[in-house]
Amino acid sequence: MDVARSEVLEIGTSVACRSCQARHGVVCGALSAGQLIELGRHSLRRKVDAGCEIIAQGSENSFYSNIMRGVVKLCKVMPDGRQQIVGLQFAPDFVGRPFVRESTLSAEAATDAEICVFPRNLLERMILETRELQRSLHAQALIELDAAREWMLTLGRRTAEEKVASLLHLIAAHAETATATSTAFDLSLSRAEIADFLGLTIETVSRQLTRLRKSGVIRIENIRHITVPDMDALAKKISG
Amino acid sequence: MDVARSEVLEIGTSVACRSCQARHGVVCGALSAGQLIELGRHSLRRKVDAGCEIIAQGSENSFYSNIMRGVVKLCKVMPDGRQQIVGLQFAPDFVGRPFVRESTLSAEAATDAEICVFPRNLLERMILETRELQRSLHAQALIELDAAREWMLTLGRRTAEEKVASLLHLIAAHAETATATSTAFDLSLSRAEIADFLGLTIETVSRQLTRLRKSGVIRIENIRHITVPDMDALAKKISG
DNA sequence: CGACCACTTGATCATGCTCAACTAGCGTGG
DNA sequence: CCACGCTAGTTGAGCATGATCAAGTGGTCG
Repeated sequence: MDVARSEVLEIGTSVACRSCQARHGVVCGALSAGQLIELGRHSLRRKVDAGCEIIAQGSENSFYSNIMRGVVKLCKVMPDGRQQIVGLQFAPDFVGRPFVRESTLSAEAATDAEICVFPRNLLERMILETRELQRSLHAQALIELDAAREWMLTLGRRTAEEKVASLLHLIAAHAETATATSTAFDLSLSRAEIADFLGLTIETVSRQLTRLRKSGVIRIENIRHITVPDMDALAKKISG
Repeated sequence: MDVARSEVLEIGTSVACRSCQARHGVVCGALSAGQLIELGRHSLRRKVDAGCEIIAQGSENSFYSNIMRGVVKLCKVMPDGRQQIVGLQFAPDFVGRPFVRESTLSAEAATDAEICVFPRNLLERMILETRELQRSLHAQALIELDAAREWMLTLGRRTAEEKVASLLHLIAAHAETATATSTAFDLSLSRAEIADFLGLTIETVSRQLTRLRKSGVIRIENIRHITVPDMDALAKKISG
């Protein structure tokens, strides 16, 4: 396999910020014009290949980032190699854990992605200076907490079929290509990643996907592209 | 079964606050002397029996509370009755979800407990006024997020024995009665609650507890009291 | 003493795991 | 252009962990 690369696209500028899709996101939407210029001056736009590790578990946090494009997975691994994905983040989410020295999880690009990288010290200073930024990050933390707890219910109490349906529902909810009822989307995760997110094996994931296909709830256009003709039918598979 | 009751002990006063064990906790530790007096004036000390529901899933949040004594469990239930405990909170933790209308989970006293209840509007006003309180609640949210993600790893990837050992380790970590190596504690949860926390059945929980007992890792003094002679031996059971 | 409840233990079952073979897609090189 | 190998995914057979169903135990309270 190619080694996943990351490449600097440009030094950020306030000009770039103005047309940025994260301009009104969690971090940048909470900043004043002046702060935005300052942050932009010290930001880097990076392109990261799928599989590239953005933050390593146990490493020191020296930067934070906004996701500009693509999907980032948050992973925990055990000493013996067992792995659990504990969160998915989509553009324009913020990635990082302010004011904490060491990361307890790794962040890895699930798809090819672009991120906007902020230096640690600058962002932490701005959080201390800016009530609105603090409030905004607090709000994102609470949303992630709710999502984590919702997923705990999935991990602890749902069957394999319900788990797979839950994941498809989650990803479909972030897809743009939706008509009134039907939704089509790229599965941004491999079977192995889906398994690690759901606490299953790849074989079980594969079997449940074909089960959902045979029951007509999904169409597997190709290995990475799914169509859900009727979202309600999918939702029904989640809880019984 | 007796209906779980809750009973008002006293109207809070600044006098009570001064000797309160949550005085330096997440909420009260972030307030000025004046704010503390104001909050104390509008707070109620409530005694809640084990099993008493403090916040109902789907209900409107009209108050927040500090746990003064006892253990509170955060639960999610599915329409068909399947249930998952998504968090345990110990004194002097804060319970509630500021600025959110509807609770997505229920909070229930796992043991007899005492809580200090704040009116919603007052606390939300203080959060908006007080940077330090915002910061403090943000910090607790991040700690709970880490805990939730750690538990996702347990739910998704650990075996039944590892799950039970993880829970014992978690509760032991909050116990006071610890010598250099050995730890004794009250199990604040019933077997059914343990099962709901670990995504298992009560039978499996019971079997794994006797397994840990037979292997000498724990002593079951009585149904609700456990001794761990060697915490390291318990920790070894968690990851293999 | 008896009823009840929480828990334990046992026997059997089934969901999802393991191991293994097979298939499809895709890039590489002859 | 096709053969080849490699990777990712699918499918099948058998197995094991944990669930289910059922009986038994022990402590508590009236």
